[in-house]
Amino acid sequence: MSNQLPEQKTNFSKWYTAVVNKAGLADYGPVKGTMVIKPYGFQLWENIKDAFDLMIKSTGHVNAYFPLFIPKSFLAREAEHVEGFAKECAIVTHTRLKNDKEKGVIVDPESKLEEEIVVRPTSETVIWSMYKKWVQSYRDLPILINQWANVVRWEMRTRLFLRTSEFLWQEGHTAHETQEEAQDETLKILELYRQLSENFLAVPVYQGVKTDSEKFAGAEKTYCIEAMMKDKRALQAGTSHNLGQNFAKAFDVKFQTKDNKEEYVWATSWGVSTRLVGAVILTHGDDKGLRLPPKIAPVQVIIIPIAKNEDEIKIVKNYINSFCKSLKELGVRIDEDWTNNTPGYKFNEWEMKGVPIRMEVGLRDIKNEKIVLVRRDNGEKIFLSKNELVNIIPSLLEEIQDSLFAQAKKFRDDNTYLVSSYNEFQSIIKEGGFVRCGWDGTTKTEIQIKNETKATIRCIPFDENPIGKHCIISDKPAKHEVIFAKAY
RNA sequence: CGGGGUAUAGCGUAGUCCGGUUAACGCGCCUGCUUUGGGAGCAGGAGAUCGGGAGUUCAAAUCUCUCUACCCCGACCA
Repeated sequence: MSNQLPEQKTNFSKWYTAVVNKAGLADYGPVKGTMVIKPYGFQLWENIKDAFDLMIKSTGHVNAYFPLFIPKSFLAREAEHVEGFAKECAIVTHTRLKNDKEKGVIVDPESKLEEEIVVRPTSETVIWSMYKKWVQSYRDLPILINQWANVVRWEMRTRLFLRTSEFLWQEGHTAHETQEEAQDETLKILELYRQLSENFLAVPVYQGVKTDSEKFAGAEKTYCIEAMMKDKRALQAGTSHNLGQNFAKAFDVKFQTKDNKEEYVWATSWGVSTRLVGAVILTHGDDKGLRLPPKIAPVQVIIIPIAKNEDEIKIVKNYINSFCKSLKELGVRIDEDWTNNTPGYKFNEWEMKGVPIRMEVGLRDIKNEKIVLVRRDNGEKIFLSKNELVNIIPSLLEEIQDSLFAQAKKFRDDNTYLVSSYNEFQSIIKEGGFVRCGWDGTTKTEIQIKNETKATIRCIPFDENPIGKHCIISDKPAKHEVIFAKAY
């Protein structure tokens, strides 16, 4: 009983920390704010990564790798950009250690660098310094490069997967001939993010544009997908930026057009991070632990053998072997738990780990040529005969995938409110949830609402309908309909 | 960066006020036997320079000073 989780409803943040730990996803690293992603958590990330990698490759993108280290001066090239990251950079100032008789190992002051090096908080600057070399004519465009990498943003308050000082992500950096092309790319990627989130993570999202005060430093427009977590707070799950010509101008990247004119290149950048793992946990988890969508679950089916002695173990093993291989051939990720723990212990353990289907196999089932399955998404017990397995398991996995999405979507929709009075706005934000309402489009009201309620504009959704609406706080005619929420 | 707190075995704690045997307990871990359809039982065992340093004392986990690290709460953030 000592292994139980804190109750989700009353103690959400403790629940989160405990489930990450007990499910074996991650651990704290020795430097504050760093995270060790353990094998089970990393497999989950890899499955997400592989799914997205396939998507971008099938849309003509290629992977490359750019350096971790950036000359300090690069960041300063783009004024907004440097301002956005100035407060959270790790900086390399020296290159050597030496032994000191009194203090032990110290930084060798002799090794101080002429120009300090910044550990990348994002790679626009290094990448555009290279694009300058690579681009001369329109024939060199477009460049559709992505990289899978780690980045560092020094953070005060951190939480595993959601906010750590170092995290893993992909960052796409594209260069185009025209503004339209860059805009198309920005939106194309946003759509891929929606597909990744909804079809693989089973996390429903709103797509929209960030307001000026929430957009990426250095971007013309930032588009995003926003999801609702189980505590009714918003999580930004991915961003896609139209960078205009800002970085091309900062790094002087020009090309010759077909009619022999010189023009600056148009750019985009876009990223999703290991934060997506956090989104999965916070969207689907319950009081028993994780609930993983089958498409990204490291283990889709866990077999719990039930046997009292050596003889029974042999019989059960044979029985499992008689069907296990054919399931694996179908591509089902199936695993068996032969540890010496009791069945009850294993049930709880694998529920904690969020495995979509549990299979119980004991003498009782063997006698009847039956199998017992238990669904993690709703706890339903299913009895079926052995020869049905190959047909049922794949479709059951799909059903669980859909069910998790449907549950999450219902939860989000039930907690999204169309609101027209500020009083109502305040009470909903206090209770938690998304508020859709009119906004007059000024930064002033946006900030005022943030100060008074802690809610921020998550996005201006694509399906907004501002006509006839009034600003929730100034009562002026609404310029946009927006989604407000407290955010991670 | 401001306010508050904590530091004792892998984890969670007791002991500290009022100094005095071999530093205790739960979980976990190791060995063996018995178990196994919702977190098994018994027996044995390993594991701690009590955060670091200095001081007071016959004697320090306990008192004093100091350093360090971490946690919680307020301003920034994928």
